[in-house]
Amino acid sequence: MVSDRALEVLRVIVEDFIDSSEPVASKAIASRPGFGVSAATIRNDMALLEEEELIAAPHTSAGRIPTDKGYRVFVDSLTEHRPLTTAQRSAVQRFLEQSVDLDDTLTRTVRLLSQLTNQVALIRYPTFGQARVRHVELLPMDSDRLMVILITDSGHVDQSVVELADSLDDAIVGELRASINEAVVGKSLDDTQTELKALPDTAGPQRRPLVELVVDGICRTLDAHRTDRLLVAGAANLVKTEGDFTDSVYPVLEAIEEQVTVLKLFSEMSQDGPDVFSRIGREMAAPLSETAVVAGSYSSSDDESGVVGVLGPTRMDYPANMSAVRAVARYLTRLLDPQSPSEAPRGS
Amino acid sequence: MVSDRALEVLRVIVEDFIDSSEPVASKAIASRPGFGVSAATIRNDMALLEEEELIAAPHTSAGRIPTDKGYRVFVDSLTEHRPLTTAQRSAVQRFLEQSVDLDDTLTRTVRLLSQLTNQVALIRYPTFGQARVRHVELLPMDSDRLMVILITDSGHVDQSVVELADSLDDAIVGELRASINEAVVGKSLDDTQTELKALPDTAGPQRRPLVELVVDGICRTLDAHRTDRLLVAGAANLVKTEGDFTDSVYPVLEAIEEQVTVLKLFSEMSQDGPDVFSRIGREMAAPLSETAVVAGSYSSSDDESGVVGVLGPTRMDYPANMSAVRAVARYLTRLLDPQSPSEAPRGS
DNA sequence: ATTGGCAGTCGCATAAAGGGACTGCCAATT
DNA sequence: AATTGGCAGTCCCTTTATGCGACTGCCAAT
Repeated sequence: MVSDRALEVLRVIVEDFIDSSEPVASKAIASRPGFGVSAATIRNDMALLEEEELIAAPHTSAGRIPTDKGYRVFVDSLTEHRPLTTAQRSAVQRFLEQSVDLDDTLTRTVRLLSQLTNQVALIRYPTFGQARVRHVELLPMDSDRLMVILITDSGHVDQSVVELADSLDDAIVGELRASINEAVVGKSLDDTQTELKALPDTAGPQRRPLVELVVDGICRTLDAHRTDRLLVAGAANLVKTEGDFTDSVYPVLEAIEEQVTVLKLFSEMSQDGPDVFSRIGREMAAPLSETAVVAGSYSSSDDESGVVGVLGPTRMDYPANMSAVRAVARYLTRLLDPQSPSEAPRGS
Repeated sequence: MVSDRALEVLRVIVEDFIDSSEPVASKAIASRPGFGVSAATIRNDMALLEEEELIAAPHTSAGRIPTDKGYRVFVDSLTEHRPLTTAQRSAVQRFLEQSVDLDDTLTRTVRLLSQLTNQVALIRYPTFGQARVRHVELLPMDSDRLMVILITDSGHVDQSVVELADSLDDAIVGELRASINEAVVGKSLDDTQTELKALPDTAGPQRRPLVELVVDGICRTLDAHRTDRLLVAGAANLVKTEGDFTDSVYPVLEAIEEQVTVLKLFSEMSQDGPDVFSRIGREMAAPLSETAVVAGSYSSSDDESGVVGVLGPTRMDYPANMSAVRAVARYLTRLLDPQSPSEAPRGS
């Protein structure tokens, strides 16, 4: 339906519009090297593209701008991966390698990505099903509340509070702590869940309700641990590109702060593909329908994966952002998951 | 120098400008009940106020708007504390009372304050000098890195990583863990610092470098614990009031994300007074010089105090925001510091 | 299929003009 | 000395008109 040259025209329109933010005229396209045709010919192609809803004209006598669909075709036709500059690479290294624990690494990463792309950067924490329990600490807060602290292999510390019916003394707590630790230390978080479920049965009959409460509390901690969290950096960048939003950026900022919309989006997107994936404009629901999101998965070990990405106006530099996201996701995977194939090549 | 009526005129100008964001005319003031004088008289007062640089005219034939100095006089002359509505009070209660630990409480609080005021809300974590150490955990990560986890009475968990020169085995770590815990459990964080400094001397000579490294690591953790952290909520609100910033909101958002500027400001401000304090416009340095900050101290126990406040355009509803900040700071203090006088009234 | 040419459309910048909203000042009043 | 009415003057903002410039769309020619 659309000729190769027409697609080439689309490409030029997208690229030009991205860096000028002004509608692109047929004349400007024709005068670019690589087109041996006149502006009139380009106009014919443009009429075609417009029929396919890949481009649109803001008003009768203006150049054309890409539609969301146009961006989509453009993005999907990208094949070559522009590698980062060496300066960027070394910045990534310097920035990330001195991090000490997971929180720190992710915080650094999200800042880095934001600086690299000049967009809002987002990271969803990895799920932790495979991490192992290092230690469980029980800490009485007052007579009827007990804090549960869970320390994992991966260097993560998590906590929640259990409300108890009865008050309890230190001896019982110590006993409980010992038996729980014995049961779960060294187990993966997934196994810990099942292991804990069995624990109340081994307790004496009058202890049972207490144990059940505490076990339930730990399970909640595990869930909280697993609960998706989102780190954000560079929210100010949204404001810088103000002109790209017909409404204000307010609802977008709000959605980012609310987290839930973005988390849902990330969950959906991570199904999209193994590498880097994107959503453009209307492909997303209400508050984000004027933005574009480029994201990629990273893994911290076998099947624990998080998502890292950027959000910006649909008029963003897709090739650059996709490269940055890809590079950062890979780097993060290598940093967090030493067993991954990319780090430990076997054979070949 | 300025008559009482002139001050009243200033008050009206500030109030009117706050809710209309338009320059206030002499006629509008004169027609308000409470002024038995004509517009011409008001104009005379306005000329006076202008001489004192409390108000200014955007252009020759326009009404007047308050200067930063004008806002300051207005704010300082506020005496009555507008209490929160009962609806607001119950919202505060409902919102905060179900929180489980410090992080949770502060996160809820900052969101609450943001919703209450429609401004950007900020909380600086309290300093923890008086909290007591509950437990110290040492966790080898790989051969030459050790994670230090510090659990305090106040329900806070903190961590940092020590890089070691030599590798070490589990037995040594266990030994170290035992001796450290023996030395510091139950001590306040301040005492812990001094206690730890003495620890290397008690160790055998060949252990000494190791102990010193670890102790140093714990001290760093303590410092990190003490390190000011900032929670932010409602950043989107800044964008909503866009019109109030001659430049864009970009530098302001950036400063908020950067944290350091705001933290410095909070440190300075907390010297200002015991109740609620404010900085308006040019009273602050570069990126914040078009904003106003209203803040108050809260304490989590005797001399551990944090800061909670809001940031917005200079054209903000000072009485309402000051009330909200005051109420939230008090509530927070009561919640975190049960020993504080407001909760346990003696005598009277 | 491609091209040059030309009429037609629309946005935008500029200018001119009118109206409206204030102030500043002055002379009169209390 | 403080207050007032009145009036001239200033400045902004909106409206209207005009012209220019940048494109497109289409048609007839190649």
